[in-house]
Amino acid sequence: MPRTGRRPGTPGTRQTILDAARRRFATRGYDATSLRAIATDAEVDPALLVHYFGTKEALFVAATGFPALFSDLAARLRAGQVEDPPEAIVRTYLRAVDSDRSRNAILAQVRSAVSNEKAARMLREFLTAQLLSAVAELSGQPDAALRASLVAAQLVGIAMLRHVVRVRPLAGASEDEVVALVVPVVRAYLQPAGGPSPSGKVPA
Amino acid sequence: MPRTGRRPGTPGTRQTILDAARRRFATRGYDATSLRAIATDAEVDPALLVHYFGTKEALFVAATGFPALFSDLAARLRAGQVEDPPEAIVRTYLRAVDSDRSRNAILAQVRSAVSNEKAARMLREFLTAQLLSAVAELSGQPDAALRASLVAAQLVGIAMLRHVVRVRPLAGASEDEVVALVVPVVRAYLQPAGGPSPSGKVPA
DNA sequence: GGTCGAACTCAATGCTCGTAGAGTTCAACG
DNA sequence: CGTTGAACTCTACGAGCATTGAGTTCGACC
Repeated sequence: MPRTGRRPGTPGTRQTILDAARRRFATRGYDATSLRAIATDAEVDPALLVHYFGTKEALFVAATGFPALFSDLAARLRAGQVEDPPEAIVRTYLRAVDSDRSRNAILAQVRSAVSNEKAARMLREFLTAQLLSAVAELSGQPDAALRASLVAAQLVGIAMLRHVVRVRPLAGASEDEVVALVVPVVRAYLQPAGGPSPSGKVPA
Repeated sequence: MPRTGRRPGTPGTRQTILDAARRRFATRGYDATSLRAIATDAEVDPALLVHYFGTKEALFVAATGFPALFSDLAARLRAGQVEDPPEAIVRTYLRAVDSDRSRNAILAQVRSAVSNEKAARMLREFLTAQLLSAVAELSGQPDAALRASLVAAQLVGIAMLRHVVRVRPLAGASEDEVVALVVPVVRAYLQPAGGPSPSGKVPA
């Protein structure tokens, strides 16, 4: 009966730890998540997490690094390769929040930003450097940056009410229902200067 | 040199404790705030908080109970006494978030909801019972409730990016700048059925 | 001016936490 | 088959936590 020392077989342990960490950080945030809880989920000794990652903070970064999804979108927006930016933004975001891995990473970031200054800085830097600047370029208006951050506010708010506070009926709405209502709003925010609704696509 | 026992003079201590608690809960959230930290701020022994409020949870409720502001607004909305609901909603909200006492109460609720299930329930119940139902009544549409929760998402998101993550330029924008951009969006969400923008007030 | 309860503090209990260090077991390569 | 290093666990440290209970000091009323 082996109790200590290296285990026989292939060691997928590192990945198991990352998955457990992402889940835990996603449901309770950085401060409220203990290494011990993650270790229990991964069926491993807490000291092993330290062995692999050094500190709790390093584990957080390793587990919740933002998925490539958004950087891709930002790059394509900048390159002008996106046909309908508002719809692409909303859909990419909602879809990310529906895939298991991305949802956990995003929720972990949002939850942690709220009670931990370092996590808040990570999220802020990601938002401003990666996303907002690309979105802002879409609008030629002088207040473009402010408009872009209001778009971000709408999306972050949706994540909050949908997955954290779980307010109905937003929590249970389908992707398409949300897209139908939110895309026109994003479109309005990002509309280039020069008059309302060039194609009459404002929400009824 | 008095070190223990009752202090001479008027005891404003209870209020001091509530203020300190509101500030602390607002900046770090429920879980990450310790009774000891609040006690230190209030220059008081931690046991005194227990003496007054019984438990940390009861202190949280006492310190962060939602300001009357919103219930008033909801009542007036229901009574049809508000001339321009979208503007009233946005302005009331932004103004609440700018007054010291309300901001701390709101931020404490939002921050805490994120890592504490009980706090999340408090916030959810407040939002749905007090606010969303009143807002939803404004729109005659079948998806009124979903539209109302998207309005709430926009506002909660603004609080998050403005005060928690502090994303620029939203964090530094004036009330009027934000109102100018957000009111039309709220108007679009709440517009009664029957065609886009009856008065051409969609954002440029 | 005595008493009584409210306002306070001290010290301690029993918990959980992040991290350190030393030790054990196995796989891979010579 | 021996060695080496990675993969793992045990035990323990020092700190911080919420809460308790017993004790001290004061204001207010008789």
